[in-house]
Amino acid sequence: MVYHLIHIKNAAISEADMDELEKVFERVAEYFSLLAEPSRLKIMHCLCDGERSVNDVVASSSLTQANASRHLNLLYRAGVLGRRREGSQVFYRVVDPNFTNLCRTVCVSIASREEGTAADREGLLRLGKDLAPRR
Amino acid sequence: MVYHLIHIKNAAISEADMDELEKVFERVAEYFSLLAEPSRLKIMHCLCDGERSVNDVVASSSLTQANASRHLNLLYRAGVLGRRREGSQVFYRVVDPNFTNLCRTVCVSIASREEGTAADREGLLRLGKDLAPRR
DNA sequence: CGCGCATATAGTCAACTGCTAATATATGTG
DNA sequence: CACATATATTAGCAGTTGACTATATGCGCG
Repeated sequence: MVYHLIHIKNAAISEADMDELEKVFERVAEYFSLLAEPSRLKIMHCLCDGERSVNDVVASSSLTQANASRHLNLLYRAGVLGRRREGSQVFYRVVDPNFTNLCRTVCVSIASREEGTAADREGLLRLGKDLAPRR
Repeated sequence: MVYHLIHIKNAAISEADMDELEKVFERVAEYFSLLAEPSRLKIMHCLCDGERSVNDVVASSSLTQANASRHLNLLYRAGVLGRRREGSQVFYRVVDPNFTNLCRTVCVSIASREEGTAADREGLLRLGKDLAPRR
């Protein structure tokens, strides 16, 4: 009766515990929200094999500079990305490996589902598990 | 240069491939969106150890009946939940185990982070990995 | 300092999403 | 059929979020 997503020790759930749970779910939802935007997924796609400058990201994604900057900052403040300034450039990198893994897991599962339905271009989209994010 | 979240086979990326990637990211974002709402996480919390009627969900979450119904339907149409009618009641269950796992993984990781910072009520929130969703 | 490039921020608008209240549909019962 | 219970749907509102344009800041260089 109390064994769900999150296992609660005590048999009886107090008010405080419910609040605690409520908070956890809010934080979890926020975490998933970060992944719930195509633009940010594109950014992860660019960053997950190594450090990139903002311009690199802009170049290899279809994002505006302003847009890329905003999303990069968002992910940075959320603790997903790290940041390094070098001269006039700023380099971002993934620092939360869970994030990349989550991302990859779902991307791959969706991609393979897609692959089945769409005109099958034999294995265009594949698992990229050979490359763990560099740090 | 082409090894990212999703590994693309060909060295050169065609227009079509970019579109394909774009679509995948959109679908992935949608998938994560499902998890990016506290209300839906509550529902998963109720459902992940077995089948429940709408009323059960309403009773054990703090959701309105209308609200619960809406979210349940959403998750059903998204293929995450299954549905069974029995008399006047409708029972929902999780049919996408990945979903629960994803959910649990992040919930637990966030909860344990929380646990560290908040007034530590020694292990109130724990990993619930002992119970795989029933089906 | 003044200029150019790289990045960040602000303001505005449009689209989306969730919540609520009210109502509709469905099923079971007498 | 009338009525009660269970679930679904609808319309409207409010809050949030993302994209865009323009502008600001930071840094290197002459």
